[in-house]
Amino acid sequence: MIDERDKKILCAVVQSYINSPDPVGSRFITKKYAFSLSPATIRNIMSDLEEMGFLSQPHTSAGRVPTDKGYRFYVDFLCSEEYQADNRTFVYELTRELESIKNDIDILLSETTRRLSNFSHYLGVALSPKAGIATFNRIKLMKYRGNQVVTILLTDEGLVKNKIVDVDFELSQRDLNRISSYLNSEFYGSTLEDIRLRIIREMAEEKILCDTLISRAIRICREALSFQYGDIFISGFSEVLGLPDFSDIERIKEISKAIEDKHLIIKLLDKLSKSEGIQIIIGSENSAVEMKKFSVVASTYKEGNKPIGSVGIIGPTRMDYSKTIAMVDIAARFLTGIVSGNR
Amino acid sequence: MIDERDKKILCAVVQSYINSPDPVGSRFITKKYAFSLSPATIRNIMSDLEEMGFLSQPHTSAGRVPTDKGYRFYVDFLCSEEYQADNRTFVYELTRELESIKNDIDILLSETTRRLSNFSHYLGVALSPKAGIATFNRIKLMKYRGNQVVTILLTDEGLVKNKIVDVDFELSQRDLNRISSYLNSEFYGSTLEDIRLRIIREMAEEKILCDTLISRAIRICREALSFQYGDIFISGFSEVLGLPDFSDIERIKEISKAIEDKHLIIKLLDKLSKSEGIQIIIGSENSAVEMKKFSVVASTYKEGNKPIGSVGIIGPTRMDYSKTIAMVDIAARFLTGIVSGNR
DNA sequence: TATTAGCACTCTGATATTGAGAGTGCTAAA
DNA sequence: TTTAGCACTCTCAATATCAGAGTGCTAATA
Repeated sequence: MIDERDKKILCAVVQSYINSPDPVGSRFITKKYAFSLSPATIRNIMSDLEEMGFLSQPHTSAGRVPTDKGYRFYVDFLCSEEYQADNRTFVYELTRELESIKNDIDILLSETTRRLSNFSHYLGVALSPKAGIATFNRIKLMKYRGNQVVTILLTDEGLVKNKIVDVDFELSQRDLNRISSYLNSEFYGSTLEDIRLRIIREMAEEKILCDTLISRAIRICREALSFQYGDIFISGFSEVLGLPDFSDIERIKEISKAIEDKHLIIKLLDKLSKSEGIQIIIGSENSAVEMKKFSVVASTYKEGNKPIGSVGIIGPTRMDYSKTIAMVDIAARFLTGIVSGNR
Repeated sequence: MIDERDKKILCAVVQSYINSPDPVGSRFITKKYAFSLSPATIRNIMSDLEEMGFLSQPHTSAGRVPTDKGYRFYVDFLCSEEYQADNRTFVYELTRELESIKNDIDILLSETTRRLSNFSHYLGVALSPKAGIATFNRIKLMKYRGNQVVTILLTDEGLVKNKIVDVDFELSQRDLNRISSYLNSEFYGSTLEDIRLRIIREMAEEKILCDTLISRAIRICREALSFQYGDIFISGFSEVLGLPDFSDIERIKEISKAIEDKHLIIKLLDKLSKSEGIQIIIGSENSAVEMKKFSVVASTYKEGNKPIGSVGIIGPTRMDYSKTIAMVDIAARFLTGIVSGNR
């Protein structure tokens, strides 16, 4: 088993590797940390830790490097401790500079991720509020250029979605008003996802659609709901290029491929958002192959008590977890505050 | 002066360098192109071309590489010729797959740039319609959660912009309707830029604002107009990573820095959109330092006869100009068709 | 029994050396 | 004006060398 002393040494190794990306040797540990042990002893312990899978050697006669399991141990250990990094400037920037854009969630998120990446030097990511669980507030239809209708959909959470819909039948603004008041009374208080499902169901049971007004209402509403459900914001690519972890071209291609496929990251964040609090995934713990060399720290922001979106940081497994966790936590709380304060 | 034969050899050099990124030597030219001249003669000519600034040598005893001036000559020559690459699949993809999203200009542009980058292996870029020159069609105001107002602004061009505005005074929906009908009659047919200027002017002359209704109308309208004016779409970063031109890390940092600063590219495209037709900027011809190692091929798409946005390709100076020009042209015509057909 | 000093061994990474290959410029001949 | 011939230059890849850092093992020590 791993005893107290081993733990401390493991953490020391992880920490100094995080600090600078050179494999750490036994002598270095004795010098940097006051364990009052000789290098030889440290070597023995490190050898044990390697056997247990926490450390590995890039080659014989190099120092040790943490494995993903090693990082995992370190992070779990961290979380059981009090940590406090100095994030005052970060908090300050978020609150001072972004408070004013609270009404535009997209800009808010993109600015937040930008600051996350600026301060962390990793990728900042955020998932916009999930439209599916948003609550229908009202829909407004406006006649527009020829046979087009502009639909405007409001939710209780502050989402405003508009869509231009082509209709193949003649409709007056009065018809549209009737249609929208039908939809408003019919759907008020439902979630968009429920509405979507209900529409699909009702369209299947074609008989109901005999009533032209209702039929048209449903068709327009379906279009109005057909926007992209989860939008993702990623920023900081040029930040990660500066990291020593991305000094060779293959790694760069890897991460750019991972970013490219936004769908992948949306899915990932979405999965993480199912759980409460800060979620951490380290390297190979990722289910997607593309992400197996990166770590993800993510949390959710809420409207009231309902988690509506995610925010996080993606970086190399050799990541300053302590700082990263703190920053993601701050960002999540900040967003929650803004979004919830908007009612 | 440069005679006909020199021209042909220059073009041959540029072409084979574009074809593969090795400095091209005299022997190679004699073999690949049927000039019925010996390598020695070619050498003399190439030496002349170097003196004239069209070619350069990476080092003594390497082949020649085109300078930016060389590319420029080649491109100008190209443009005077008939060229026709096979872009049928590209055209097909654009028309078949994107016709259906004609009502959502943002998605349309992002999908178009994606395809541009897929087919060209360079960066695809597009500038969304300039809101400034768009024509005010109508504004709609809706009361929303407490003291908020949702503004929806429509333009003749199919732009729909919404904004949540905090108001610090009590307003009924009836008040809002009055305000919007005031704004609608006041601004109908003006461009958004004119409206913006007028609002600034009127707010400066405070006396006019004695009338509370008008004063509030103006304030709300100002907010409604305060969205981001030019949005840019860039895609294909992982495409360029595959190019031999970006096989070293410094080049990658350069281009990622250039992309990072979207503002820069917006300005660039905006400037290019002042002229008619396909615009080509090669390397050092760029005014911005960050872009001096890249080439830009851009055109505008129009609504009717009015250019409203830009589309283009950014890549290394060693670019397949012929193909690129054709693709940008196709994309611009395609977008023009969609946008203009929407009325 | 746990720790440590000593030492041989291993692997990396920087530096220097070499030689083939490709291409040039120049000169003199056609 | 064009071309053959040739000496010269530069790159790039392969190879050798060597200091430095770190390990593992053994035997001595507390």
